[in-house]
Amino acid sequence: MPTAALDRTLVCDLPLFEQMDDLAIDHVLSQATSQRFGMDDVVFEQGATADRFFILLHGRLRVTQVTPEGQQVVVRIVNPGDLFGIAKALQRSDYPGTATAVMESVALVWPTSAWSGIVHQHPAFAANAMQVIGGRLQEAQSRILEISTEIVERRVGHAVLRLANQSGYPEEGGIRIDFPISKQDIAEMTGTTLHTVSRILTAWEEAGLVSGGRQKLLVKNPHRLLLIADGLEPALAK
Amino acid sequence: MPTAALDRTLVCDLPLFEQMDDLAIDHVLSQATSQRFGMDDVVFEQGATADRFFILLHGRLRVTQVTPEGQQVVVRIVNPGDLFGIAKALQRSDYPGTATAVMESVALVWPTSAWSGIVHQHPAFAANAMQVIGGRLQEAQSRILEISTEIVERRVGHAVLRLANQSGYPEEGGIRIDFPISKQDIAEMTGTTLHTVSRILTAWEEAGLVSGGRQKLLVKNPHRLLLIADGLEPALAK
DNA sequence: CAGCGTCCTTGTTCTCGCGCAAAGAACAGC
DNA sequence: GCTGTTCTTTGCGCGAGAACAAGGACGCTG
Repeated sequence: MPTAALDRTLVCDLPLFEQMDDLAIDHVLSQATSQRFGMDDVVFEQGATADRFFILLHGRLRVTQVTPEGQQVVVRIVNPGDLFGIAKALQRSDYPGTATAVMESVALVWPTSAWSGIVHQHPAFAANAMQVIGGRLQEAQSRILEISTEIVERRVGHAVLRLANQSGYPEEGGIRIDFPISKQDIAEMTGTTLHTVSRILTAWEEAGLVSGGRQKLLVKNPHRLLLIADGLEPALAK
Repeated sequence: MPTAALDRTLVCDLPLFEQMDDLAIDHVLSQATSQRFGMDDVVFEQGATADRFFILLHGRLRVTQVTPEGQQVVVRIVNPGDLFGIAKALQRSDYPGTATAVMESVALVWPTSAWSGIVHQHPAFAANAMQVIGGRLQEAQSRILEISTEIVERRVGHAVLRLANQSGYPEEGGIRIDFPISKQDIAEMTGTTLHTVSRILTAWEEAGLVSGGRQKLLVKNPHRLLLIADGLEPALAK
């Protein structure tokens, strides 16, 4: 159910549309529709033909991958303003992961077939998209560095801080991760198990660093958490 | 020592220059010089200002990152035809890693300042570069998947197979990794230790899957190695 | 408010692979 | 050929964290 017309003001502040004139933005937008996703709705599924790409306007998504053996990992969290589902730019015809809404969300949708045209007709967009993908590569590489060199507690620290930075909003007493996230999710982001994450967060909670609840997380002391994540302060767990 | 003039035939077959007309290629090339690097020469260093970017014409490079604690990991191997040192596309002003020649190498060199101009003036180049970076993101993400879900032996298997695919050439009896690579390097590619890699390769050697030597590696049975890497056949080590 | 499903905690056991140590090969230079 | 350096092999003990196991708490539904 496409909206009648998409307004340029929806997107013109996004880094993705920087340096583009109104006419160009309108042209790109004219090929899009918008779509709503409810909690737990699947936006696209791993292995399915990548026939659409998206920009998230509102809400949050979790992108996961499963191994042939059924092990799951969380690839990333999609925040408002993020481009996602761009299999075309990754040289693939299918989606490498599954995207699920973790809260009510709204996204702009393009057919994948529009990608090439947009990239070739709007060099500024291509340059911006490259920046975005580059930033993602950056992040993927620092995750590799973390997973291969750091002990679990520090990895969890980095993951929590990243969540706070990208998806947190300030609240009295700390930074609230403003969407439902389970310990299982955090485990899948850090390559460990639910059990270990639970133990670590319990230890942190006792030290007053964070405060949790069922699918809730409040970072109370990001500074000390950063020290732990960077190995400048000894681990607390067990 | 720049060569007098760079010939278009050096690069016109690279995927990076696909769909570009001769004039455009000449224009891009006119801003480049070429440079030779001897074994163990450092092309650029982690943290240094990213004032140049490169395309490797001949040879191999190893790109590494070190953590603040001095732990090292191998980010990737650069093969002929690869673009590297493009910090600009990753939204950085410094190099995130160190590139070292592992054999005699030759690269084309551009000043980083030329990047923006090239990307904006040649949409086809921008699109190709995006593909390249996308492919790299792809690879980074599958490494994350591997590191977080697979046991060491399988990770080493994947790493060796990737080397064979990207940097191997057929020889009687198997696929030769055609540059000097140490067990330490493999350990740093898979997030493990030199010792563990040595044990695993010894076990494989006894089973006739590979055949090694000082900084040498020959993959004799890629099929069975793939089965092990994919967990379809039980691990051999110890 | 009873009942059920999901998510979370906490204890115990077990194991992979890292840390440490030391000796053995291959190569480079003199 | 000798010697030093770098790369590699191999043995042993230990510890982080996974696997297994059993409850407990929260929130939704009827």
